[in-house]
Amino acid sequence: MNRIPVIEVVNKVGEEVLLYGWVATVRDHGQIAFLMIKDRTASLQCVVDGGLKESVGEGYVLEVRGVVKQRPENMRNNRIETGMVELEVKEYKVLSKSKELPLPLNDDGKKISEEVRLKYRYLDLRRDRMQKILKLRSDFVHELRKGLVNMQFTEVETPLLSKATKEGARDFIVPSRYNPGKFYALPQSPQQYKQLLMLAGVERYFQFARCVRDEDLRADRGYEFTQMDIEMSFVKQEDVLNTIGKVLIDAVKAVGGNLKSDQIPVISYQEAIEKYGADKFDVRTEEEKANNVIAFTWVNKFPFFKQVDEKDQYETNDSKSKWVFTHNPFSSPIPEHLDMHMKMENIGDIIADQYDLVCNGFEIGSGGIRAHNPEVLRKTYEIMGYGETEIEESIGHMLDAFAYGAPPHGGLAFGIDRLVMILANETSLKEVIPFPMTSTGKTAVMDAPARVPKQVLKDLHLDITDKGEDVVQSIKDALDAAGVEYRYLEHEEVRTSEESAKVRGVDLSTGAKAMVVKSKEYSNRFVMIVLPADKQLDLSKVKVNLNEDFEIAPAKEVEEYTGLKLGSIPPFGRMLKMDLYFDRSMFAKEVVAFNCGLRTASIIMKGEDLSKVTQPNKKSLEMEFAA
RNA sequence: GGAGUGGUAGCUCAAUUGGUUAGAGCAUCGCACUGUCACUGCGAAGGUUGCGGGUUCGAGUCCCGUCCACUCCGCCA
Repeated sequence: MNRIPVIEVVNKVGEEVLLYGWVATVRDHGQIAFLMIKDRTASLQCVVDGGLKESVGEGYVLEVRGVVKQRPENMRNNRIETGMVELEVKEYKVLSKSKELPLPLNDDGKKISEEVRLKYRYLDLRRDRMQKILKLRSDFVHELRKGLVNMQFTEVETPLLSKATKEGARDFIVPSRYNPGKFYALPQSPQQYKQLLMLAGVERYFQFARCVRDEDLRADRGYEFTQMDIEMSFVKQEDVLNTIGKVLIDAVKAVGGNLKSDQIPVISYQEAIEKYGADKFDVRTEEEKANNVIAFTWVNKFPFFKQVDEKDQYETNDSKSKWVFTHNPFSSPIPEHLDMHMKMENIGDIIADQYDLVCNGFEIGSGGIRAHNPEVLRKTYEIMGYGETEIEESIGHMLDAFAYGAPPHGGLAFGIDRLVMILANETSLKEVIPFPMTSTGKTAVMDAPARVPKQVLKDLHLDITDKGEDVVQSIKDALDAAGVEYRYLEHEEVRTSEESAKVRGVDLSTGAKAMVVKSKEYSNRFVMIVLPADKQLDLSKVKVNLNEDFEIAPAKEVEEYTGLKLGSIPPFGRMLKMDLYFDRSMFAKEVVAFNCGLRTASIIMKGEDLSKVTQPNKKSLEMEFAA
């Protein structure tokens, strides 16, 4: 017998069926039990007569075989799609058990803290609301793709590894293994590639492009985002707005969006500022807002340049003159202002052939007719005060390309995430992104960003200048290389052995206290002596063992010499360019624990492995230093 | 880089002016129950009140520091 999706049981009354799914609720009455089983399509009540033979809990995965029965009139459940039927279970099998779920999945989840939801995102996505959003997003993207393909657009992929740009947002950069000291950048947008595709004769291009910007996050803005990227040849502004407007409207309709209008009105930037005081705005009535009506507006006639605010460091970086572009340096001025542009006259009055798409108060898209004449593009950079060399460096490849028959072209890009957020009537972008990040850029479920082995850095010709971070990774590498078992632990900042023992949850006596002593004779001779954290160092024993006079090194000198903060120093003296001695009791300890370069990181390992990985002076095995 | 808000049981929350042994619902575990559907009833277990310090006879509560999260400003061509 083949498995059927749960929703199909409504057409199978009287038949025996095989179902797979997760247990949503269990109502166990002893001699009879009701299991709500749920798959991607629906939930269904399964009746187990005679009681549960194998125990079943919420979140368990079951295989269920049984006969679909019509429910008696008075026992129907109108709250679920399959409420008129139920399954009389012949046999069930637990395929997977589940621990107690760390968050409830039987509601919309909006009351649960985002921290918990993100940690268990794979469970959070199981809830009906999130499943619907995933489906909505998929359907919407499918409709857009269908619309564009019908209009004879070609989908083209552009590189993920590309060149960093000086203007605009901060790039995420990727080091090159083959080219020491050089970096790729992840795309902030495929802008330049799509223009090159117009040179290539594609004429109508689109792509659902993943883009990345290293700027601080907001509820409606993440590091990564997906934009629908479009470019067309032989078009004027109205051609782009009409073509893309229709595709967009059709797609929104197809997924059940409630549109204010089938036509997208166009207003100028000037009007928008006068009417709404901003270039993004919400044109809906209060009632329309309550009903989640979707209202698009095109905004055009933006000024091409604005005066650089001298106090704004970012703007002064982007421009060498007193002018900086407002939207996109690749735009063309509107035809009537081309003359002004080329003569560099009345720069503040030049209008760009540029347009934004606004929806329910969000700017969701932006585009323009481009400067396909290389002299026009060059002039844009001259207006911003770029010299010949700088122009060559920034856009030389574009100017070269445009010298070979560049068709007039233009396009736009709009943010799929934000649009889906609006369609789904959500207020946070995180709701429509399957695995979003926290506002400090930590990934859901997986613990990224993370350190990498030193060898990886070496291959990439990179050094970590933060000494503590560097030492942590060096120690982990050394332990891995030696095949030693250890536990790595990140915790709050600690300064003393007592605090360390507490956060590690181990006894103080397991702590390895790495003391740095300084020769009384040679002011730059430091030696590391490691002893149990609950013991005191006896300097007279140091003198006897090492046959030399030492004092406790001043904190400042230790921090200067090691580059590490007091309290973070690991018992790896050799790594820190010091002779290394252990109190012999350390090697006998079952477990030892120590901070490994940072006040926030510890390693717990076996005492017997210590000498193998730290390589102390051989005589350490017989020495005692504790008072 | 700056500002604000928050952090108490697995989850959501409560705890009066600083005052007894930090409570409740859901979830979990045990017992009972053949028609429930967010089953019900009885019982049990579950806490470093994010972490560190301070004030106090006494701190979940007040103060300082710190970590984490969220929101906003800066930034996002």
